[in-house]
Amino acid sequence: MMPRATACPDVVGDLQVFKASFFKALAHPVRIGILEELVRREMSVQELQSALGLEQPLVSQQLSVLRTNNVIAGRKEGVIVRYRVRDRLVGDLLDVARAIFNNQLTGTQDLLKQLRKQSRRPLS
Amino acid sequence: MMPRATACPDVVGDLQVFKASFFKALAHPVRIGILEELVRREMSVQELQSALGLEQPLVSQQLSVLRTNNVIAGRKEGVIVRYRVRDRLVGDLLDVARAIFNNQLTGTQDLLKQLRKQSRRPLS
DNA sequence: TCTATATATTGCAATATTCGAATATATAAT
DNA sequence: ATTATATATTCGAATATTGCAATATATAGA
Repeated sequence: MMPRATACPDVVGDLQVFKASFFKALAHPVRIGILEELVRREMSVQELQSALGLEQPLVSQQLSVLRTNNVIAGRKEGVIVRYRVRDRLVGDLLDVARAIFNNQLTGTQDLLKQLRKQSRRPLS
Repeated sequence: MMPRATACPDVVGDLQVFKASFFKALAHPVRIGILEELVRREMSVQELQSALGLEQPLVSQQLSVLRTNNVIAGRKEGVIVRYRVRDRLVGDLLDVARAIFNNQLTGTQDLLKQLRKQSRRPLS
């Protein structure tokens, strides 16, 4: 049976459930990493693997979560699958999120430095 | 012991973990509902309760998650606690998300109608 | 066909989240 | 001190997610 996005009180609307599952799709460190790459350019699984330094099954697994939630789409080119973000607005979403983190992280200097190092979508 | 935001491969950076836990904080239907209210105006727990039609402990519980993740803050006024969104950008984030949902939902007419009905931040 | 390469899926134990019920705390009024 | 009201926390069973290992599939070339 189709796994429900979230078990939750039925007093809460379908729309909220839908929105929540979208955010849930982003709510994983590896998936964030993947998206930050894909927002810049289309990439194959291999490229993601080496860009992130992760094992292939882990990457495929998390790609599958993003695919299921319609955040990304993949097109097959022979034996290679190239993934891309489905909606350019996802880039904007990550930008706004980054701005929020920036305000929020005052204090933890390490993370702040890392955050600032991230170029603000130079390509695209 | 401080609960870790996410159990995850240590090959993934602290910053990604941090970002993921922010999105995780939004990744719940009730919490989305709460935020959509708070983005418009500061509200007490009671007001949220009746606006959303939820039990008090559930609301307090989810408020606590949002508080812990620094998404909202509450100030005490006597016996009443009024909550507000910590960063105005959260409103922008929800707006971008709404735009993405809007693009994504072509097909499921019911949800689409509901989504469009939501006024685009009339106050604030 | 056999092999190599790229990607996807499955199984499962460990861990985390959820939500409702019960209970706790804090403030104000009588 | 008692009561009432507003909010917060704790407990626990049901459920969901995670991550690793193993395995599966699909395509291309020899």
